[in-house]
Amino acid sequence: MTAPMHTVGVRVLDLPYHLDKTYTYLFPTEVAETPEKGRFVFVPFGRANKKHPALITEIDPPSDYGQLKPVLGLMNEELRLSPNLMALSDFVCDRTLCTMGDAVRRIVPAEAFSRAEESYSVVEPMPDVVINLKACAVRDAIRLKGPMTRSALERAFGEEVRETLQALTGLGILRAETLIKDAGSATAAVLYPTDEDAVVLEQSRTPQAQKEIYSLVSESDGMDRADLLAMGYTGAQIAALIRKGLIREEKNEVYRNPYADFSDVERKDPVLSEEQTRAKAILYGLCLDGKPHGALLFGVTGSGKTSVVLSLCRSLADEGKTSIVLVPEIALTWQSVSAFAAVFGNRLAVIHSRLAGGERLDTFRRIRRGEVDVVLGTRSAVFAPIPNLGAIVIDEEQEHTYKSEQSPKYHARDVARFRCASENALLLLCSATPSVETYEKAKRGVYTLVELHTRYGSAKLPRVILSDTRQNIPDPDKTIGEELRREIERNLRAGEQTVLFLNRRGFSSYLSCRLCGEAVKCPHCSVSLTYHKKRGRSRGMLVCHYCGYAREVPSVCPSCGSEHIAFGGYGTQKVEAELAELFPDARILRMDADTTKGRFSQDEICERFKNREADILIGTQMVTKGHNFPAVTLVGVIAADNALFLDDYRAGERTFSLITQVVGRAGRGSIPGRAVIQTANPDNPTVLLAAKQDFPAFYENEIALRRSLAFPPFCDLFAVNFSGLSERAVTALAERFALRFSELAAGEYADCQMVAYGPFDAAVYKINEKYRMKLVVKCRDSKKQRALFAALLREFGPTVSAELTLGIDINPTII
DNA sequence: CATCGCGGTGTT
DNA sequence: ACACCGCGATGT
Repeated sequence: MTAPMHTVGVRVLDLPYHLDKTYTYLFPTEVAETPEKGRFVFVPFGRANKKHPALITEIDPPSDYGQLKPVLGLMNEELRLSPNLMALSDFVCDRTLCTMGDAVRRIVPAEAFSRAEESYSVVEPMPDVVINLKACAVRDAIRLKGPMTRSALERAFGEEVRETLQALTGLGILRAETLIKDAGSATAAVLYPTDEDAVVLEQSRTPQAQKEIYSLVSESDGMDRADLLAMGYTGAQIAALIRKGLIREEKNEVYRNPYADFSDVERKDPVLSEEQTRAKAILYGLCLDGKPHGALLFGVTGSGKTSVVLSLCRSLADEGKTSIVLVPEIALTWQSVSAFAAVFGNRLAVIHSRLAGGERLDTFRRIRRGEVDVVLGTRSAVFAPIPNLGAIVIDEEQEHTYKSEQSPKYHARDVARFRCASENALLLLCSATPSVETYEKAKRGVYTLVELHTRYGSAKLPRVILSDTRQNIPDPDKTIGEELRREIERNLRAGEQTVLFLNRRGFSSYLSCRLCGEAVKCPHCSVSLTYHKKRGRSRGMLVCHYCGYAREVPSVCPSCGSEHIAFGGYGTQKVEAELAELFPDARILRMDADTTKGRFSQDEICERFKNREADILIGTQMVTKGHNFPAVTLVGVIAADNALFLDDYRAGERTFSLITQVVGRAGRGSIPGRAVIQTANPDNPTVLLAAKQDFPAFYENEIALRRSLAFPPFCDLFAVNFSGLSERAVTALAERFALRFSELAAGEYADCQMVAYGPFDAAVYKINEKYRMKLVVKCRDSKKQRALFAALLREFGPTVSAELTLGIDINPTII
């Protein structure tokens, strides 16, 4: 008696949201004896039976579906998701309203998935049917060469061969099989000595080169073939030795790792101060009791939070536990990586979006194989499939870059909290200016609050000067006021370094007409173009910061033809130019997105500034993160209120954090620092409290405001985004959606408390020819609340397309 | 009377 | 998303 064939419940990846559910497939014994949850397979889907990757989520599920299709094949065992990671993908799907495919692809990089391809062979005996000339040619080619893959056939016969193949398969002349190709790995040829006696080499006829190669190989424990070639030896010489049986060649897998150089840096364990030791002891204690915990490491800038984190991860690693450390993208520099490499050597993995495909794949493998103790990376690293998780650390936890803007629209903090809860690990949030949500939890005792008060080397916080730009900068064309100018001058005379911060790049932020008042706009977006000066070119370009469009600077107003057009607003380039004029002898460096396009150019600029190749560093947010410049005694904030009046409830929080971080850059060495904050609102409480570095007072203000206006953490915001090429279609979709929403909100979901705003035009109405509208719903995030939006997404799913899209973002960074 | 173009439908 | 079906309009 044969056992009945198994069936499996799978989630098919790459399906649109409204189709993303569990499907049942047969699991033929040719594929494997027994199916396992968490394994990836290929399944045929849809009328065309297109091969999709899928994840097994159930074994032998109940199904009354009539004609089940069979699973085509299994992917590599190495990709299998552990129960923890399965739960993680479920969590992400549920919380962010994304598809299983979107969630799974955060955990498994695209490069790691196997590829499936059809392989065709001829059926013997051949059925007696008439076929055309082309079909004959295809069949004969396969009969001659044996089984051929679809891509090989397409190369030989062109892409149209697909129809012929389908016809031939239908007629029973060809048989199609699914071939699964696993992701490859890089190999290096390594040479080893054999046991063979090397006396033959003693013969004087043996070429000198072979003798040298043999001694090099036999003295090393494995010599890279590439190294020998680099030394000038030839492949023929190596081949000769292999032929003589004196050395043998092995292909060894090598990891593609751009950070491999760091594993050689001098190893040193972090040395902690008394206060840091105490903090670490508390945090380490939270890791040891086998229960999940959350903690906030709240320490002023320069109090050495990183040392505490390094030491904590070191101790965990000694216990066989692993850690994930998240940092904001701009803080992931050569400096910060080398600090971790000094402690963890090659047991460190680094993950960020600029890794090449092969590097990402090999990093994934190292992590899965248990070869790393610490993963350091940007927000996506929170999904690292690392075993034995002991802690997830989020540095600068208030940073908005921890919220993903693409599907799945997750917040790394929420994902980390879930992982820590289900894997009994410590969630450690670090900041000098925590988010209001986090500090509220710490005050309520949900998170253990651990504080660091002392600055490194007991440096004092800088003296802060608030400079009123309304009095100090009468000329609207200038950016540096009297007080800031005086302080910079003083610093130059004393030979000390200055850092200036402005959160806007380019030269002028717009070009506008004095007559008709119009600013020159991007033809594809509803924003003004920013003027960028080009090196070496007298006239610069107008650039769109949203879509990248660039054009020459017009000499007359494009809308009315008047010649009276002038630049307005300013960015880092203009400050740089003004500095050069004010201080002709000063050496100035600029660091912003325009000067750091290369892979390591940010590190280069930092290094040069650190080596005192410049007196002044002007830049955007990049200058505020993580770098330690001991010789900087003055920092200047060109315009503190730039972000203050944005249409966003988090504007205050961002401004406070930014000012605090910039101010913290000054006076890390022995000389006390100064900070000049230029603002048009010197009486604004946020600016005042930031100048005093009084976070608790700022928090009290802010939480009161949030409570009275019912903003997070007292509610959640669901933003529904509509976008499309046709303005009318977008409006119609938004209105139809809003109507259905209010019907459901008043009916089936009447017990959910909600307030809806909109639909209204997005702040930037058009980006890249796409019109954008929003519907914002203020409510409390709950299972039922999400079910309402999930139902709407499924209902509207079939109406969207490439030209008209719809998406939901829960607690977006910008409303 | 064949063929192009579309709206509607269903995916195990 | 994507391919399929069936329908009507067009052209021979």
